[in-house]
Amino acid sequence: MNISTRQLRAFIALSENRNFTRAASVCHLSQSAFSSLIRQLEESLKVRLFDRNTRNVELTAEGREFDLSARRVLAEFDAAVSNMHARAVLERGRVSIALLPSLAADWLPAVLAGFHAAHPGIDLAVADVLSEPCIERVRSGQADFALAAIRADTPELRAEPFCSDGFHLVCRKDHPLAAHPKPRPRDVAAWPFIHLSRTSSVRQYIDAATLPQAMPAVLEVDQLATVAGMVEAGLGISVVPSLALYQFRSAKLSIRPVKWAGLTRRIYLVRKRDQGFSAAAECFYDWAMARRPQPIKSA
Amino acid sequence: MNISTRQLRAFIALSENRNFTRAASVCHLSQSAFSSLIRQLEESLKVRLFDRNTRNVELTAEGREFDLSARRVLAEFDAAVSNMHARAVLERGRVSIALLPSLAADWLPAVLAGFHAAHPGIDLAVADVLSEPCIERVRSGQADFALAAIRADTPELRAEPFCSDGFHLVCRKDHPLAAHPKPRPRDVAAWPFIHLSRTSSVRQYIDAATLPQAMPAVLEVDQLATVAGMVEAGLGISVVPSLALYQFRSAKLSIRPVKWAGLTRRIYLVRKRDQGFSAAAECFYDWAMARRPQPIKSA
DNA sequence: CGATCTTACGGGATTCGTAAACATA
DNA sequence: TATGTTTACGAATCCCGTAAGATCG
Repeated sequence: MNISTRQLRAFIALSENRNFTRAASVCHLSQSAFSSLIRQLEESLKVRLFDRNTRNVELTAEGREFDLSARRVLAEFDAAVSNMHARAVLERGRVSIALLPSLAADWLPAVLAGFHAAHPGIDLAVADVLSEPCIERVRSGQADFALAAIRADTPELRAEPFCSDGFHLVCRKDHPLAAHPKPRPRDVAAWPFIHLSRTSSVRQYIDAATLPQAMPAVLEVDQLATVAGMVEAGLGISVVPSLALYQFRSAKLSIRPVKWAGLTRRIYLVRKRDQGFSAAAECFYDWAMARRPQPIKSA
Repeated sequence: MNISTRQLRAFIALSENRNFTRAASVCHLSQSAFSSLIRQLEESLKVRLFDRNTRNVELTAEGREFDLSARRVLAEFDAAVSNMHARAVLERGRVSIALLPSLAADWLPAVLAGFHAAHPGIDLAVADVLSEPCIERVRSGQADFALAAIRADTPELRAEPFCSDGFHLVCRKDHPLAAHPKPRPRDVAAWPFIHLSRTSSVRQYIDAATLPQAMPAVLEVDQLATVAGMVEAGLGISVVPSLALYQFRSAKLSIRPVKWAGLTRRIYLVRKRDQGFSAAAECFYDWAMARRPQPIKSA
């Protein structure tokens, strides 16, 4: 007792045509093959579906009942299949990524806009959170992959270098440091500093690079946009990732790269180790890799 | 691209077991046959449904999406199939019959009660109407078959003898006719007569059998039960079909058979000529034939 | 090295199409 | 007799199971 979808299609074709020969040609089958398809369906169901003589073919009561079910089943079935096909050809799908707020605010928008224009049917979900929650979202399956500052290589996760990010010193143009030819950590340490939260990767890089100096913290905030506002208001200076400079564009600010030892933030793409991407995720992965800020040699 | 229900079942088995070997045994297949079933499904859908390595099998994002659809489709499919099976084994179904009011009131109830007890899952629909509408219900497909007093043999319909029905004279016990040894039409014609409507088969038989006598009509009503009430009230007498005598049981009434020439009503079972019965209708047909009032020789 | 999925391949079942047989208006 | 369904049968295809191969932990 194995009923196939072709038998259902044959049944519906016959139900609509009420004629074996025509229905057979609709199904691209010889009339005899078609006939045995119907016969086998009736044997499987143990029910006569059509009253037929050489001149007339009509549904039985059971046939009419089955007609409703068969159409419903086939409609759902076809919907499911074409849904899959749509995903295969990227007409539909969903990509969920988690990435650092700095990337989300500066690099991502243009990349995402282009991707969405190229694949309007693909839904996109973005989580702009710090590295730890980024990784957690990948681990829990909420995100297809993450761009984070943690090289999360575990039995479960796999990381690959995505890009590296320098840092810039930002201060007001009327600040004494703006005129300094080449500020060193100790020069910067002389002034009030606007810090990010200790849990941010940026903060950790800066703390590490300026040791044994410690920047005098006037303020500790969570968002780079807030840092920008504070610096512009003259509350202090800061050192921020180059990828986030877009948020510091302002005529009042002086922005210069700093090349202190070790002060290069590496950003990794983190994904499940043994779980392939969906077609949509694969597509966005390729798109993002092709547009990453600046390639670095693979580790 | 031909996806079978077995592939859907295989998919769900693998989705639940996350292990080819176990899922294969659940499906009573060798592991290799099972593997190719899954591979072909993935090829048909052009989508990878499982992330698998030698140690682990997991659904992909597309796989999880398809899982929902596959379960829904299979559930509907199985429901449709078992619905048909239930009808085949008479656990379910529907029979619709049309029959004369006299049969519906007297003969049918016990027959129907027994049938319903034997096949509680089969729904029953009864139309107790005169012969013409009976036939019309069969023609229009509202009734599976009819028991009527018309031998409706047309290109569309087929009639077979079902039973024959005598007539009884009914009057009050204190009526002069009650003492008459053998009432003839002319004896009866001397008294007020309660008639049925001219469109009823009973009336037509009586009019034909009493020619050239005409019964003096005091009343013309539609229902035999009304005739019973009128006769019992002493408004007149009547001649009614023997099959409907149940409605005339009363200590006040005298009931005697009359054997006038031609006064035998033949009742036919009428069905579509080229349309088989549903399983349920076939079953009730057999049941009814086995319990018909009195068999007559087949024409 | 062991457990597990994939690939290769021969045999058997299924299904197809042609053509003849059959049924009905 | 003409039209249309069923049956018969050889051929192509599909599908299964055994067994060897590949892969990952």
